[in-house]
Amino acid sequence: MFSQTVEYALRAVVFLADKSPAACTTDQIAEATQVPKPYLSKVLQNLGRSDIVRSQRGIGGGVTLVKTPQELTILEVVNAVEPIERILTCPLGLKSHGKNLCPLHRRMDEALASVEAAFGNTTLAEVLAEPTGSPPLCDPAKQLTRKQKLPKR
Amino acid sequence: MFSQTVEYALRAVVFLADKSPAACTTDQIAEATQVPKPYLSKVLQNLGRSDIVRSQRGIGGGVTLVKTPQELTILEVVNAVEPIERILTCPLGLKSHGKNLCPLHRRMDEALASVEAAFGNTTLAEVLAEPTGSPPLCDPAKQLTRKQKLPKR
DNA sequence: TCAAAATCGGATGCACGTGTCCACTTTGGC
DNA sequence: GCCAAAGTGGACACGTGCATCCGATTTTGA
Repeated sequence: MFSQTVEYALRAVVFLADKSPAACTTDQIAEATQVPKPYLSKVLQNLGRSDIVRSQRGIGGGVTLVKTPQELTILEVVNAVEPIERILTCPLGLKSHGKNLCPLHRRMDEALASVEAAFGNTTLAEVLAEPTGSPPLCDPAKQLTRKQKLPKR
Repeated sequence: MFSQTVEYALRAVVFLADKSPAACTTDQIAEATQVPKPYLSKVLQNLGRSDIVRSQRGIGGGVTLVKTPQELTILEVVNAVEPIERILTCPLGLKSHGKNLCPLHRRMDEALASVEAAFGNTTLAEVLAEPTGSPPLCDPAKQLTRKQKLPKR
């Protein structure tokens, strides 16, 4: 239902939000989130083009969130890598109803709307603050294995 | 979000439900639902293996629903061609929380659950009866262009 | 018994998601 | 100024979803 790319993008962003506002390297993110490094770099490039993250080359560089975890929703991340396309007109193409969807597609669009709502109402900060006792990414052991890098400016 | 195959399967099943309990040929369904005939036949074969439809070869044959539209839910059709996989264990693989999902995957699973609920609560009969004035498949012109076939037995 | 109607199954082609690799560029510190 | 660290971009490989085609098989009715 959700693509690997969406899964990877969300893991990376959650990790970045947890370290925010520090910058993290692709290597650090890949190791902590268990995403293949070369592919993760592609995903992060995508997130950069959508202005979700900003990346800095060179020594001491890395990736940071553009917004704060309080401002960034899961939906924004998902839409950056694989937009949720609501059903606005009947896929059958006939314009006999204008904006009226047939019952089938109305149901399908309602399902999409519920996903959109669930993701749109959740900020990264809320994900991190979830009172569940579980750390954000399921791997408490990895949380402290590396020294965190602080942002340069 | 939803694959073409799911879309095609649902169109076909809605059409069959509308004609139920009559049998329809792949040609009839393909024309009315605007699904490429060769591919539709593959989709219908899949639905047959999942016991959603039953097919009959030879003259006067075709495809019929196994259940009545009152008994068949959208979810059953979707799960037959592309199962909705709930997130039961953390995709990160570490078993440090047992059945506890991390906050991120809990949210994702909630989104999946809402889709499952929306589809599971809707029968084909309800789709057909939707008080919207719109015919089931958006193409009222095609509804009566062919003589319906009645089931043999 | 034969021909037509209809599905079944396999082979094929194409595009895209996923994943990898490498050469290049940028950047900071020595 | 040079070197190492880090992201960028392009090329490539592989599997799968989507789609098509064709021959084989089943079934009915004349």
